[in-house]
Amino acid sequence: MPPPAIHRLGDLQLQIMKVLWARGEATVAEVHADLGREARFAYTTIATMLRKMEPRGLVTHRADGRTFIYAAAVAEEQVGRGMAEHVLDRLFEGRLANMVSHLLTTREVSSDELARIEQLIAERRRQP
Amino acid sequence: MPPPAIHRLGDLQLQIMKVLWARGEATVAEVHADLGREARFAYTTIATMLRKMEPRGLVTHRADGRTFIYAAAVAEEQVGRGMAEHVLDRLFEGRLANMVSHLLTTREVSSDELARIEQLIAERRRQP
DNA sequence: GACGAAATACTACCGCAGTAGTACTATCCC
DNA sequence: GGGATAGTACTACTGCGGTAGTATTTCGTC
Repeated sequence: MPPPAIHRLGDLQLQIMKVLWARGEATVAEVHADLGREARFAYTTIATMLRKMEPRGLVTHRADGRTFIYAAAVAEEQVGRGMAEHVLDRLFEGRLANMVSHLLTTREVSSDELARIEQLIAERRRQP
Repeated sequence: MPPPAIHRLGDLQLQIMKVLWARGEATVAEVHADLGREARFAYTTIATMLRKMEPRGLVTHRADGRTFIYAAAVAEEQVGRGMAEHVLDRLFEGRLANMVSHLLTTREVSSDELARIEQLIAERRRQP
């Protein structure tokens, strides 16, 4: 299990990871059911994807009888940070302010969120 | 030219786009030279990549004699926003505060930048 | 014990990023 | 004119996300 290149997960992979993070563990059937509400994937598509994700170090599985129970092998924080940092570094030269600026100009951001961000910054200031 | 899926550009593609954005226009040789300082790509790799990017609507070219002069067909803002929003939506449920939080916890952020972000938020507040 | 349901394994295919070699061609310089 | 140079075109191959059908195995049930 190589230290996986944490950024660059496909959309389906992300959706699968989200199910695993939310559930802790899940069978193929459970992942399929959870995703099935929105998009219709074939059962085997999910199974294949999970199988392909394992050697990449994204998930692990244990067997319960003949059923595989999958679990995430990387933390949500890791992936979140990995992908966010990737975009930040490749597109915004690592300047968080640049990225925030871009996102503020075109997106709806509730004043709640603005307040939360201000608070985060204030907290950060208090630590060296 | 189909409406290009603006997110999901490869790393090399991004580097090429950055050269084009910075220069306005550039020949293959110029792109190659600009990238050559850091990573060593074969000249033909750049040429092939540029050729492949054109039908995807990322770049255009005009001929000057037998030399192709390439230019970006999408704005830096577009791509920046597209990729940033993609990560924001897929991983942070669209909550900017979540993303900023993740990035603040592990990254070096200068106090200059913190100030800039605060200022951006303040500005944003003043507009409905 | 036979049958059907459910599970994984195997196989296959598309598209695209990445990488680069080889081939062809036009131009410049002596 | 002839050779070097510098362009693009063509071809090829790897890896991987995405998608899913078919084959095989196993288990539970009548």
